[in-house]
Amino acid sequence: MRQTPQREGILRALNAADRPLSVEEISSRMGEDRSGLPTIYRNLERFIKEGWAENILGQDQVMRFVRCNTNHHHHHVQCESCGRMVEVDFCGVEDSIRQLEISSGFRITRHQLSLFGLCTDCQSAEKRH
Amino acid sequence: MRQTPQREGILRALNAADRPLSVEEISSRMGEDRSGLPTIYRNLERFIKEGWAENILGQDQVMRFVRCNTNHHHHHVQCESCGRMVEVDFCGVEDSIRQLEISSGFRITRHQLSLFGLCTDCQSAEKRH
DNA sequence: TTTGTTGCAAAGGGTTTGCAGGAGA
DNA sequence: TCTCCTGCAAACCCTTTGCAACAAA
Repeated sequence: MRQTPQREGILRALNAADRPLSVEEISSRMGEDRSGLPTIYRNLERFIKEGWAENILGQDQVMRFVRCNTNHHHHHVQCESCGRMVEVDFCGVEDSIRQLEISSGFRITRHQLSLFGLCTDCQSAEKRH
Repeated sequence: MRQTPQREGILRALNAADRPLSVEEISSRMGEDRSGLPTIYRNLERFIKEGWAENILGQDQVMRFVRCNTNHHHHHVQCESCGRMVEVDFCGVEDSIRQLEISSGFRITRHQLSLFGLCTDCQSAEKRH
């Protein structure tokens, strides 16, 4: 894959972010290397294929993107107040999946867990009021 | 809420379905009571507010809708082959959430688990080939 | 020089809105 | 009759596509 200022800009934006970014947000954080939206979409598609990023479809139907830290199975917790998102390295679902396979008859091959709550900062901000 | 043929048609379509339906699909299953897409969107919004239906945003960015069977916390398993979706009445995530709250510092308030696999029918269909 | 990338504009496709006409109750 | 609801058309908005110009290597 060729190295271009646009690609560097996209990765820089994702690396600096602590939460999923929409394509618009990525564009506005690319500074000098800002590019058109189609370019960002096309490159993110490649990055996802390479395992460098993942996409998250929000309830507002907008696709957002995060840099991948690990390439093994993981989940995410997101703060509902500030939007910050953290990767969770362990998966506590596996045991209950066995149980579910027996009771439902389904053979489970894949799952996705999204966790939401309040990060430490927002919890203490909440207490102060 | 007023009773109209369109509303009955939408609920009938959802009741008869064993998988999430897009608005197009609902429309084509409403028979005599078929209505325009905006009407379906507007009514589904009401139904969701009333707790009669839930919406599921697929990876294809299309919103789909299912009739609610229970109004307490639950998850879904969907067959990746035939699309059939079943409600799962138990949640095995709660224990690992406690563990996660300690390790991450987040206070988890909400979570969403999506399970995918093969239903019994599709498993046996697979074996025959 | 070759071939992969970008930019621009336009198309696409699902969802939402505005408003006038219609039908529950 | 009085509202609420529906239909239609158009607007919206995010995302994708086509194609010519451009720039990595």
